[in-house]
Amino acid sequence: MSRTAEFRDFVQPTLSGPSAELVASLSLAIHEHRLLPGTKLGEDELSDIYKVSRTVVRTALQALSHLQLVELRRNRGAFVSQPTIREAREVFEARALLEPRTARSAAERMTDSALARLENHIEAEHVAMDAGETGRALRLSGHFHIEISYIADQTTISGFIERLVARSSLIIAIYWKRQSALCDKHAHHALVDAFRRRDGNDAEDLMKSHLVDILTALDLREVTKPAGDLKDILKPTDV
Amino acid sequence: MSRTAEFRDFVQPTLSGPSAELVASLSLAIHEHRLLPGTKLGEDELSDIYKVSRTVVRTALQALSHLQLVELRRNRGAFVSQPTIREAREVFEARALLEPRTARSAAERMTDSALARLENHIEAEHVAMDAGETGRALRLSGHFHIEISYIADQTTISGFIERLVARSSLIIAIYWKRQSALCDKHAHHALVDAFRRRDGNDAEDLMKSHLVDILTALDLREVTKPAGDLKDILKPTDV
DNA sequence: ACGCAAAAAATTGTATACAATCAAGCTTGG
DNA sequence: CCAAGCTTGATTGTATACAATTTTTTGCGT
Repeated sequence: MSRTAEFRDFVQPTLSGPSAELVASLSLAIHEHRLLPGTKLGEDELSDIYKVSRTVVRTALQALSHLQLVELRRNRGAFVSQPTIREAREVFEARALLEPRTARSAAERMTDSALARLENHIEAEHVAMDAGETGRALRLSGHFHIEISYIADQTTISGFIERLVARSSLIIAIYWKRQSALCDKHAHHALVDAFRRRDGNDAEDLMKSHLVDILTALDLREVTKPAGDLKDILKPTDV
Repeated sequence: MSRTAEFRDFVQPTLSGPSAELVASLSLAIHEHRLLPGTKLGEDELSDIYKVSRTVVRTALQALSHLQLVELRRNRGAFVSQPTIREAREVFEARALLEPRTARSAAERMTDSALARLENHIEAEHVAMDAGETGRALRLSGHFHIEISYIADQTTISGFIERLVARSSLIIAIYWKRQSALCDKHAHHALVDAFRRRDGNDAEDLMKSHLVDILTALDLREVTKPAGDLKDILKPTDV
């Protein structure tokens, strides 16, 4: 199974055909932080790389823009989205609203096979991490949350969480503090433990604090913009 | 201001240009129940009606499919979405998760001007209702919820609520019980009252029960499908 | 050298032509 | 008469050509 195919698991695939492949491939690259926020996605460029016409490239870029992974600027082109600090906070507020309750639902509906899937998922995270594939590890880490929402069996909410996790990946790419440990692996383990015990209360609480932990690991302080003119700041006297 | 322009108020317009007009026009028609679930939206047809090329029609239809107002079937065409009973339940579960808390936020952040806007909005609902424009009234009624989310000032969540309200409109088109009174106008008034008092607790509770009321006014009973073969059911003996 | 303006190049937006696919009706054999 | 298969028409999917816009380059004047 190709890694692109591996990734093509949206709640409801809006597209099919060649453009869907493109969406999957670009999504994967963005989630793994190979494509960074702000990167321009030129139509001819993608057209050359993937050997498809601009028509399907445009279809794919529009799909990505609806997922908010890509921003389209009219007559300017497509760019990997750069969520602002405000948007970052909003994304995690939304996640705080949706995911804890979803985790509770998942715990209540947990089956043995679903539990096994989650455990395999965590194992895959570790493997990727140990192999130094941080991009892949990061993507799997986000996907863990999506898997949980699948178990809760609320397609609509899963769709929202998918979007939020996707944007979170962009947010992490921009605002992650380098000093903070790259994801506590305990958190996901603790969640799986709660799931194993079918303990909805615990799952809800754990998810809640897990999200807070992620948010805390972000540096969302407003940057004081270089006010005024650079000439005033970089005076000749400094030389 | 044209009614089309009036409607073009998404949280974040993904498109601009001619296709955005189309999206707005079709969305409006769907929200006002002039276009009903299941209706086929042929590309040439729309192309003729709006005097634009199929390219922009396709762009618009793709946008609508991402909003889940339209379903694209490969090589078959675009159809106004027909949410299943299950999807209907999910939509209202999601709304129950998001909107009460959002109403609370709105109450806490309420300003005089925002309050005035909501009051005008309700007034417009009444005018439309009295004029017998039930489609328009229905759309305004849904938009009331969106306006509240704007006041809560959480763009991301507003985007979700927009989607949920849009799908709710489809759900109402399919599953509304004819016998139930067309929307209790009290509910929105009561909410505005709570907002006027800046009473977050009341707003949250009122929204919660308002959503339950709407759900209750739907007929979501499973239809027992005509099991087996028609030949067994329509025997010659019946003739 | 620097700044502004005009021209050229590159890029995106739209229209259209052609290919692929599907639906319906017709033909043919049983 | 009915069913299966083919043929035809209509519709969607894709590629490409052209138009509009933006960005870069170039050149001139100060």
